[in-house]
Amino acid sequence: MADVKSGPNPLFLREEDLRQGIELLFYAYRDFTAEPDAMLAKIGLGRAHHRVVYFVGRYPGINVTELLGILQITKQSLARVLGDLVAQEYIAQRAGTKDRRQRLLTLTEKGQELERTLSDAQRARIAQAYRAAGAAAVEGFRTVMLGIIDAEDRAKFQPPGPGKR
Amino acid sequence: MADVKSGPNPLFLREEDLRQGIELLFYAYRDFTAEPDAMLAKIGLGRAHHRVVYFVGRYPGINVTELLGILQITKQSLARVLGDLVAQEYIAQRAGTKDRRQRLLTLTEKGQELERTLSDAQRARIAQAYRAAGAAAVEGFRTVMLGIIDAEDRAKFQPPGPGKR
DNA sequence: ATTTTACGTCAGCCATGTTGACTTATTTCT
DNA sequence: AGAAATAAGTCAACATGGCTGACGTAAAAT
Repeated sequence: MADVKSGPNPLFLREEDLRQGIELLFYAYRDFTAEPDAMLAKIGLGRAHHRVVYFVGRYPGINVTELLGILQITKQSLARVLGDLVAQEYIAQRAGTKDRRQRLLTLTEKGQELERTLSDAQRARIAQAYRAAGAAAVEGFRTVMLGIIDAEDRAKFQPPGPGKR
Repeated sequence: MADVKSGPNPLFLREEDLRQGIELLFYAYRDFTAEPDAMLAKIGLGRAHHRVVYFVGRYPGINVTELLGILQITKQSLARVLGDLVAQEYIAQRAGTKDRRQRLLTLTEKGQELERTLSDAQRARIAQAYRAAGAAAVEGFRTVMLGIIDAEDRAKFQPPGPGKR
């Protein structure tokens, strides 16, 4: 590969490159959350509710311990928002069949609708960015993002390969 | 192109691809902020203080209105954390010379040290991810992240080109 | 039978966002 | 010169969403 001057050389990382990376994350996250936050405010819910609804939608039948592991918050913090969501019938709970201590969480119809409404803005944003960037850029994006994420959670993003789960 | 099952095709965006994008942002931001948050807690400060210190370090002499524009929070929210930082001498204020109503903000020595300590963990995380991913992936990462960010703020990331600022 | 686990709950605290109203100093506009 | 707009600060009150600590109950595992 020739010495292309516009091409970045991340193996020769400058302070400025790293600052830019930090800022990309700050601005992207800020804008990424702004739309659903505004919708949530109208129905008296917050970002924490969105996260719960999102992950319950993603992993139907997830139990409380698993959800806590994803969100990395305390049981008490989760209890508050989960309580709201169950009371307002966005989320249904049922006892585990194998382990009856567990509360398996699923979205109700109403919850699915909420999840879709909230995340649609985010999906649209991602879709637009992906389309504008092209397939190769998307692959690079994924690779870098995975590198930023703690190793323990990278497995979640592996395609269903040799692993049994 | 053949029907390669592992190859992504972002022009043919599947629900799953978009979900993955949402999750990459969630996990990356979660892990990206965890280390500085833990350091901040030890000295009685929070993430909001970090953001202020970061951007004052990035734009020395920035005024309050500009900082509010970046953070997208209210003046009152900023006042609290900025007040702490000035009181504890992480940040110095001086009146603008051209417009004496402005308070221009700069980091003190102590503030610079704090900024460096806090952001070093983040810089290291970015650097490691960039190095592991390679130059092409980094370029793709930048492109996609810019696509996610609201158009108004994309200009901040343009290299000092034709524009006068 | 004991211990551990999964979950829930009460009580209180802190950080960080919000709105609304108002003041002061300075600059800009007419 | 006088009026209006702007930059910044401030007071008060409130909501959200984290946190710790302590304790309870049911079910599973040892």
